[in-house]
Amino acid sequence: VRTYALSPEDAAFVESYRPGDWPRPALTADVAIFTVLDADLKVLLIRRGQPPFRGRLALPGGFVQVGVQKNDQGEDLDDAAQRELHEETGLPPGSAELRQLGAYGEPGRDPRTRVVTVAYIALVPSNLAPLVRGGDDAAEAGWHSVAQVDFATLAFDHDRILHDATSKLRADLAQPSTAAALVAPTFTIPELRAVYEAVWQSDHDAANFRRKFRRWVEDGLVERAPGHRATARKPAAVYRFSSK
Amino acid sequence: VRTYALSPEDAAFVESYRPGDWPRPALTADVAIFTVLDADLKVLLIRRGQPPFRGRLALPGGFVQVGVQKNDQGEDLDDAAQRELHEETGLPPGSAELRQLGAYGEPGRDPRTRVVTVAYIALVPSNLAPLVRGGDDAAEAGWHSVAQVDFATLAFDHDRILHDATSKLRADLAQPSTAAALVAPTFTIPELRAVYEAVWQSDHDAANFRRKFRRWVEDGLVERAPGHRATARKPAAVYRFSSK
DNA sequence: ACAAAAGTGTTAATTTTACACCCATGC
DNA sequence: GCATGGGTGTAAAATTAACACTTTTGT
Repeated sequence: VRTYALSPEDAAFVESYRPGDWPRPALTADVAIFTVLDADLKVLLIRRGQPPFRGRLALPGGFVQVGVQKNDQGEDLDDAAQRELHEETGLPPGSAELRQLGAYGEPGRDPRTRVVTVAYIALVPSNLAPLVRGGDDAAEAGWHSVAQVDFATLAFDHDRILHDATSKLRADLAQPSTAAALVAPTFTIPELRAVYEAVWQSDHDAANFRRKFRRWVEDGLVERAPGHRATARKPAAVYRFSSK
Repeated sequence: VRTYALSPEDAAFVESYRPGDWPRPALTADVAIFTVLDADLKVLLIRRGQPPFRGRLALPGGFVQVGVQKNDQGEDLDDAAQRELHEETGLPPGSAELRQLGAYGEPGRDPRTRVVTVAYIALVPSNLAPLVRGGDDAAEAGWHSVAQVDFATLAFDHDRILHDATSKLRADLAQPSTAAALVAPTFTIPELRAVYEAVWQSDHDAANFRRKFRRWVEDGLVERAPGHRATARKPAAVYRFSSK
């Protein structure tokens, strides 16, 4: 909660201020929760149990707790998104990275009343993806392959939000830190490459990817971790992102 | 205004829906209006005439017109920003490009009540910058060199918003379309380079910039315009961005 | 031994970066 | 003519891209 050193004039003004009764919008936080599972980019969608759009798939989201008093103005947007993420996945807070996507406030986007939604992107590390449960509320939540989602049938304007979210995710992946948020704490080079291929939906030359990765190691961005992976034919070396 | 083909169930539900009285936040649109003037990146700031933060500099902004009825939900966020831009600069609508920056809703960021601000970036072409008037409301508006703004004294959390806006502007400049929005309709290569140097606050090698520019011409992104510029010692060739 | 995936090497094409230098014009 | 800034040329370094090849393991 931000506080200011108010001038005496401002303090008096704020004290005497009474919220006017201009119409105000409802405020929600929706989250596009991504992960990479089975070398495929997935997004968590819920099936709506209540109208409007009952039965349709939608991004998880909910109302932001708002207070209008000076001293208790309610919950931060980021916290609301974090809460939504926790409620829908059961993952402990802090286990996924959240980034704001933007605000969606077009009139009519919710048929009931004016709603402004602040959309977020959440990145769930691959190793935690299988742990997500159905979600607290009755609505069933599950991973859906982004490539196979029928955008036209999503509730509200979630087609646009999901489209924007995947675009931003792809762009953000240019930063290694984005990939870091999607892989397990320790990973092999081929596993990391699979993240890129899943998000970009295109193959990456293994040798060239390796070269890029080598630079990250030289820059101290990533480092060897002990052990080898047991699964593959030839065991791959294990790495982890350095703790900055 | 977006409309949906609602199912009968949804239509009935929406009809019977009455807005609950959970607390709702106030909603504003603030705009970081940028231009390049005298080879320097400028931002339009107003001096607040009313508390809170009377006398402090702030980004122009105002309340978004909100309706809570089903059929009249009020004004789009983009339109509110456009309106604010027009009111503060006097420029005809459409003469500057608007891009959403993001939502700012931290509790306490406005000492009066909970306010969610959707921040925008506006790009004013260099040739129009000298035309902006003081602004409609009494508050005086004027161009300020971004490099010389004292962020610590800005009103509200506008220090953070302006910081984020300049960061995004710099990143967006990687796209030629961003530079296109900041230069006059016709321009010389050195003039365009000045835009980059102003935004990045660093010199660009003229020869290398020229080479990059040459590629844009080959890609049909930009084309020769008739005439030469009369000002400089040696008259520079004039170009314009192709109309896509 | 052999298939499959990890890992290495080589080379061309392209882009980036850093300079040296020529050229046209207003004064 | 000459200073100034527009415009051209060159070359090393770094990155990107494509592809052939070797190595190591479980079965």
